[in-house]
Amino acid sequence: MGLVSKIQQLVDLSPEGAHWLSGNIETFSYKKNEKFFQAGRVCNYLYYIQEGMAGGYYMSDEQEVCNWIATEDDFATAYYSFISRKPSYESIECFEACTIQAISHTVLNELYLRFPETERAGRLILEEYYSRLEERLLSIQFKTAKERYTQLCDKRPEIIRRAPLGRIATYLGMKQETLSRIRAEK
Amino acid sequence: MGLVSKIQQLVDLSPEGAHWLSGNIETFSYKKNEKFFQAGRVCNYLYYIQEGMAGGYYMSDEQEVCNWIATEDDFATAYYSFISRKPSYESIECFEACTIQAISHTVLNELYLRFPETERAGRLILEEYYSRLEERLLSIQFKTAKERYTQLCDKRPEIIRRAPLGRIATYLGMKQETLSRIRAEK
DNA sequence: ATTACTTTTTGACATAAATCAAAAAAACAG
DNA sequence: CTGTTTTTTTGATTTATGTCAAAAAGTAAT
Repeated sequence: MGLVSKIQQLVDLSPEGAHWLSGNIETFSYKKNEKFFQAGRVCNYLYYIQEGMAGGYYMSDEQEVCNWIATEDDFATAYYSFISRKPSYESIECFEACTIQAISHTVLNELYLRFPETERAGRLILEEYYSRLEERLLSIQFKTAKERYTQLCDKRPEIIRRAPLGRIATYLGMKQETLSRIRAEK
Repeated sequence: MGLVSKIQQLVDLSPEGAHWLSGNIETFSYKKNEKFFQAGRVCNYLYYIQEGMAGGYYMSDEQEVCNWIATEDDFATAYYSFISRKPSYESIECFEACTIQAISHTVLNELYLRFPETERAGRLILEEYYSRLEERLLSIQFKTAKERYTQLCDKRPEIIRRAPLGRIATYLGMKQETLSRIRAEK
């Protein structure tokens, strides 16, 4: 699986377009715990995880809060910064060694110009992020900590298996101690 | 102030474009407590409040939760449904008698075709919604109920003055009783 | 294998806000 | 204006989760 196929899932992309895009993809490798994007900058790449797991986090009251976790075949970008061209408040860190494919903002715009049928991609990705953010808000507002953990176990067990518990806790909107207690009950 | 000026604040709109748009705006009047959009449908209009106050709300665990409040010169749309073309989970209700201007999804798309320089409008509005949603999540997650109320008083005093307290409470992510107690302290 | 450091778990206690119930005030209808 | 309904406030109690502290387990470095 790769970034080209991922984009093909979103929009029609001709063989010619796929070929053009392939030639413009950059590939990076990162070690566990490496941060490949730092808050405060504008995010210039649409990152995609080919191998590994990564998470986005921001600082709040001097603690790191994980706000998304991505694994193979997911986008892994400070997306709002990417599209708005504003400095990002979030950083991205690898929870495991990662192989990342990326296309730059410039390349993506050129893709849109050369192959206009792809222009919806940006909007569709933003919709996905919006939808996820909304779900997160509802979850944190109306579900108990235990319900949130259970839901994550059901929907994304690979996160429970592979991500650090401290990250999972803040991702779920709870403290580490609370997560520990919930896990002790199962 | 009107919908045309509002859009002009977002994107360049030529006099010709402004004129074309003006001719395609629909105007509606609603009474206090009237719901001009119901959850379950796809939202086909970009609504704009010329006069009055309205809020969007959704049902959660059999209670109505207000998730945005708009007043004069604000958009007042189930926006995610508007752009994604998916049925909306939220309804829109007038807290006061309202005068609403609206353009349909079809008209907006035609605007983009006729005046391509306006095409960013949809994305910019979505970014604004995204940004607000994110702020809301951070606020509910990390601020106390009192802090949230105080911030609303500072930033949008017209809401405190004009919206029903029950709506303000759920908008701020707290129960009515809690809001009452906070207010009693000031 | 040992030591140092980090992460997770556990125990005790505190607290912000919810829940339940009802009183008081405000709004609405005739 | 009166009676009814709705909204807001108030009082008492409960609860989910945070906070503080330390023990236990896991990881990394040598």
